[in-house]
Amino acid sequence: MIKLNRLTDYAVMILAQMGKEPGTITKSASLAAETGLPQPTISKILKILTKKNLVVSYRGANGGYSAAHSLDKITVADLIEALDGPLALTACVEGASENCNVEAFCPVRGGWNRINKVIRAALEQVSLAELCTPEISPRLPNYNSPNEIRRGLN
Amino acid sequence: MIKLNRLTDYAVMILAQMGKEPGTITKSASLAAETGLPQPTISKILKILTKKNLVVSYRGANGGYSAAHSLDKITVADLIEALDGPLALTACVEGASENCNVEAFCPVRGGWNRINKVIRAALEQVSLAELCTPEISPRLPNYNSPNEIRRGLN
DNA sequence: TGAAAACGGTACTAAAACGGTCCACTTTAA
DNA sequence: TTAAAGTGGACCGTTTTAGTACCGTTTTCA
Repeated sequence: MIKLNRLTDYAVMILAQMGKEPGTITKSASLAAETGLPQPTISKILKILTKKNLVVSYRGANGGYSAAHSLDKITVADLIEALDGPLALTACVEGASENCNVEAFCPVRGGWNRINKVIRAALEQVSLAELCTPEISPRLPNYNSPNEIRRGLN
Repeated sequence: MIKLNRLTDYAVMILAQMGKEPGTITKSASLAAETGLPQPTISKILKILTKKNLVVSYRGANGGYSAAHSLDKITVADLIEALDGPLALTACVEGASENCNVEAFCPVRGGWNRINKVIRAALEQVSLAELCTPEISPRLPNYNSPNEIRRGLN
């Protein structure tokens, strides 16, 4: 199983929640209550999303967060890059820092780049809005969290 | 960075090496020497690949392994599934074992399935043979192993 | 103007995953 | 029958990750 950061999944929940009322400011405590996730974790994620300009933060009393863009402007690629780092499966990325200690033997070289481009293209085509539309698979009582999925299948 | 199992990357090297001489039987010790990877690790990977029918094993003296198919018949998806488990980024896989403890709040539900399908399709279109053709990015002296890439970028 | 509410940053801890190794067993060729 | 090779499983140290805690900074409002 290719593991997505668990926080990335949480971020989808958070942004989806914030996207319900565009323009309003939501406190992290409210988001914790609404999503059922622990508040410190919510804060941590929101800090990251703020740095990546996916949410806007307001400090001070009555502060909070709001989504920086509408959900159809945010792509899954944006989210994954924000929380998982550069969007690449592995290997042979341009501009990498070190050389390979088995380079003489490895026949692969730049090959993964093609794969990464395809995957990136795929993820850039899916917006958060699309990801969150329940109409397409409306099985309300059976959402499984990524971690439980992983435990079950891996 | 979405992390691919390091063993998956090794497996590419191993299969590429075996693919050079189709039909011949290669000992794991030879593969270790040829790839520069530690022999126990090679063995571990080959055991897994055998179970997944990507290589054929021959036991006993003069035993060894050979590729079960030519490299253009093995897809990257096959490899990743063999070594990383089910090919899915996260969440909402059909037939998962447990229910989500925050299902009532989560707006995502089946959405990831669409993404997984796209990614799977992308990976199924790339064969090992394609992955290993150096002509496309012929920069021999600069292959970077996935782990070094990860350390550098993540 | 000061107290409270909220975000911001850093550092730490516990748990899980992962890579890697080892060993006892089985199979087969010579 | 012996040596060479794969098979299966357990084991352990390291790394990564999630989650927590603490304290600083900013802003609001009484």
